[in-house]
This record gives sequence, structure tokens and C-alpha cells, in this order.
Amino acid sequence: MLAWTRLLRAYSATARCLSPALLEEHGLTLNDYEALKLLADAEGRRMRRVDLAAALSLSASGVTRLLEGLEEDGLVERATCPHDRRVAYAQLTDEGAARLRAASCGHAASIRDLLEELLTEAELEELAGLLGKVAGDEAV
Amino acid sequence: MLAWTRLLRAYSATARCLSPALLEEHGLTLNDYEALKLLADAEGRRMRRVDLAAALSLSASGVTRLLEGLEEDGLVERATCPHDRRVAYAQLTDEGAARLRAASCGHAASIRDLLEELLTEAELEELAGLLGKVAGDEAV
DNA sequence: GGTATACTATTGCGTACGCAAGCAAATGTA
DNA sequence: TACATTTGCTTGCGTACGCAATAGTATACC
Repeated sequence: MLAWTRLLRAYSATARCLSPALLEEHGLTLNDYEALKLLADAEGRRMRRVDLAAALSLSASGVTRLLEGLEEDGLVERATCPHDRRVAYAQLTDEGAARLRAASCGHAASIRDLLEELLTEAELEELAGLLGKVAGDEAV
Repeated sequence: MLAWTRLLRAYSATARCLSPALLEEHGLTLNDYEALKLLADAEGRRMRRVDLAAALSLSASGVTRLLEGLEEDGLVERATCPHDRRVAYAQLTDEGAARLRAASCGHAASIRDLLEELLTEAELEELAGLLGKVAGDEAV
């Protein structure tokens, strides 16, 4: 049988390695960081909460609570949609963008360093491709 | 930057897909299952709790609570080590072995089915190899 | 032997998350 | 227009987990 659960083990080991630095230096959890990054790359630096949930593989309630923290810190604010009053956008603030910029440089480097100890550049590409296939299609 | 977090997204999506079946049909969580499997493959069908924790990428307290449930269900029992009274072995019971056998067939098939929808056989092998590298070295 | 250090395991506490229930707004159907 | 269904979001509750503190045991060094 394929050791599929190695996926989890590998991830959680890596996450526990990366997470403390991100939290201590910038006050962000890994999911905080990912959420800010998604918002920064989104059109108008905003996303519907439901889309953010899907992108983060979180449930709707998970996103509500994640954004709760980010809103308290002033990194994200709530915005309404003029055409659909059900939706509440998560809107990246300037402060949020700044915090993301501050964190991203070191964080991206940490990930690379960690993985490059274990895999060659070619293997990294290969892994990213395969994971993309699984993660991408899985979401659908 | 490598989308390292895809690893988590891919896993958690898959886990949420596999987990309910395992739970409803056999009363096991994914970690329950993995723990039983590790014990079944171990010498004497027993492991020190600390080794089990490492193998599952769990903390010591996580294993304590995981085994708590399995012990209540009679799938695992506690055994002492004659040479070191600190250690408490987790010992697979016959009932635990039976439960694992019952679950493993369907569970392994589920994983294969799910992944084979998304990847070719060759890609599966490649992925397993890469994950092995990351997961294996990561633990050290 | 006696003390310092390291190891194994458990418990209390806090956090992150999913699920189910609920509400409000939009959409489809009569 | 009236009602049912769907969609977006939040809240209450339960679960799984890590960390820090603790206790008991083993090992190392004097």
C-alpha cells in the first residue's frame, strides 16, 4: 500500500519546524500567512469568505474564526458586496499587506532551505507538480 | 515559491474523504488505524509509547490520549517492560489485530482508488518515493 | 553510594478545527 | 406574488492535538 499518510507526517513535521519562527517573528500562524497571501494575490486584495475557505481547505466556520483573529489585528477588514448582501468580503488592509511582505521573505526562504536539504531542485519541481495534481483535482 | 502547503491541502482533503468510511464501518479514526498497523508490524506486536509517537508524528501526550481510546475499546493493552519501569508498551490485542484486518482491506483499497483517479501508476511510485525522502529524513 | 542529568509517561490548559443548527439573502418555481 | 430551495455566513459544541508542568525511573559522573 502506498504510504499516503507519509504526506501528513512530512507536512506536520515541517510545519512544526516553520511555524514557531513565523509566529514569534511576525505573529502569524501558517494559516494566517496563507490567507494573507491569497488575499494579496486576489483581485482587489479581497475574497469572498467561502472562496477563501475552499482555497485554504478549511470549513466555513474555520474561516470565520481565522478571519476573526486577523480582523482583530487589523490585517484584514470586512467589506460588503453591493450585489449580494449575503457575502462578506475579506479585504486585506495596508497593514496586512505590510505584515505579509515582512514575513514572506524569511518564510519562503525557510521553506526552501528546509526542503533543499532533502531534495534536489529537480525533485522539488517533480513533487510540486504531483502535489498540484492531487491538491488541484481533489478540491473539485 | 514552492507551494509546500499544498501538501496539507491535499492530505486533509483526502483524509476527510477517507475518514468517515473508516469511522462508520470500523469505528476507527485514521490515526487509530495507523497506530494499529504500526503495532501489528512491530516485533511482538508491541511498541514503546514514545516510539509510537515518533512513528505517528504525534507528541507524547497525543499518543497517551490516542491509546486511551484504543485501550477502552480493548484493541490495545498496556504492558510493562521488565528492564525499564519507565516504559509502558502499547500491546496489540487479538481483538485489535482482528479489527485491523477487517478495516485494512477496504481502507487500502479506498486510498488506491482515490489516488488512481488522479495519478498514473508511475506518478504514484514517484510520489511515494519523494514523500519517503521528505518524511524519512524529516523525522531525524 | 550520592547527586545531577536524561528519559518516559501523564495531566491541565489552550488552540484550531469540523459538524450541525440556525439565520438572512438570493434564486427558482408555481 | 408566494413559497421552496440554495447559498453565504456565524455560533454552539465536541474532538484532536501541542506545550508546559509534573512525577517516576534510569544513567552518568563524582
